[in-house]
Amino acid sequence: MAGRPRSFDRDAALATAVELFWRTGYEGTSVAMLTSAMGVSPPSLYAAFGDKHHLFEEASARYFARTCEGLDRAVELPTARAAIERMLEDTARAHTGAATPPGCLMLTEPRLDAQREVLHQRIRDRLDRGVQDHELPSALDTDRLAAFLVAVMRGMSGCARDGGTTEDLRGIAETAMAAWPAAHRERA
Amino acid sequence: MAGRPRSFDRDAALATAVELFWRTGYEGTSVAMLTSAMGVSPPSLYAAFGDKHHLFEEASARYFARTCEGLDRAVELPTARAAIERMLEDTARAHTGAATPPGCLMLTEPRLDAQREVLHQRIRDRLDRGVQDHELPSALDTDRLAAFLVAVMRGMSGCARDGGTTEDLRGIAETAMAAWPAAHRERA
DNA sequence: ACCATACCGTATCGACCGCTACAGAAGTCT
DNA sequence: AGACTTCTGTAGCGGTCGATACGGTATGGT
Repeated sequence: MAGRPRSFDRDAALATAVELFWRTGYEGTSVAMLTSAMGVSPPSLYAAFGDKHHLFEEASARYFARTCEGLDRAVELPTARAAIERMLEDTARAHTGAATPPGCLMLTEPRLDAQREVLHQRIRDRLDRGVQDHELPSALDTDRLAAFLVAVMRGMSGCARDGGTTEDLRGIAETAMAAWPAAHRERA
Repeated sequence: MAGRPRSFDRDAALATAVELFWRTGYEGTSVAMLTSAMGVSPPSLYAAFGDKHHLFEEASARYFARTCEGLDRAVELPTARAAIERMLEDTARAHTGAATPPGCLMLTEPRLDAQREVLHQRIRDRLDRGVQDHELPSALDTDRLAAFLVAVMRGMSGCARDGGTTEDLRGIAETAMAAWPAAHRERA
């Protein structure tokens, strides 16, 4: 007992919403902008996604899932250092993509602090594994280093929003890596 | 030929506006919020400050001037390293003050990129002086290091907005200082 | 005293905000 | 076919946005 089928591609419309929220943020994106960009009338949008807040949650979750895919690939690298270097390089490129808005939705949107906390934990977990692998000194404060790295990524996002190039962001990333802890010594 | 005198303290009202823009940003602050917090009716506000955009410019300029005072004091320290350490410590405290909103207006507000550019230049200038003083290696890319430091400060501001404590921000600052270039060697 | 001037509060402007009532259209069911 | 369900576009809801018209009020100048 199905009714009239939806006349638009829900997934494509959601992708458009992601793009818009990414570019202008939650508060800065009106429902009129969304309906116009998605090619959907307001009632259709509300029927398909609920209210604006619910649409944003779905859009940001989609964005975050994509981010986590890259994160997973980086985490699998053999060393913590290589993993973090990969993350920073991914960040530099993702924040300055020609086809996407500058900066990062997750790192810019005030209300996405829960996602940022997950990012922090994922980084800290990889650092902890580096300690277990004797790649990093056991005395290392991994929580602190992870907080630093999140802060750097956030700074990179802001730099991109201010017009910074991929190379500008790489410069920040490479400078940050100079803060990497000294190699673990086998004998204390 | 003066008319009826202003019934409110313009400077105090401006300080209130700074506080409000600082806490909720330009877009997130309505004129109604401003008039209510400043204790001033809309026509009085418009007569004294022009439109909302003009008020924001005056408020952000005032905020920036205060920031620059601290910057001046830091820059005068004998070494570039001490100057930057002072800046980061000031940042950690200023972004987590109990009597002020968390984070930094200049580093958070998208449209204040010109102020951020000035901050970048001020930092680079101090680093250049460090190179001239043979405190820092002559091969150092001071522009790049300055961009890194601005990114770190921005990350600290974001961390503060997410509820980070002064100690959290200090951790980021101290970790960042580990990226400080190796001491200049007298003989290559 | 009286005018000119500049600020005061009230009440409101048109535009846009997020959101929805309504009626018609396009499907599946019996 | 006809009933039923769900999506469609139009048109508009109450509320808030930034900004102002207006008449009243407090000052200085003459």
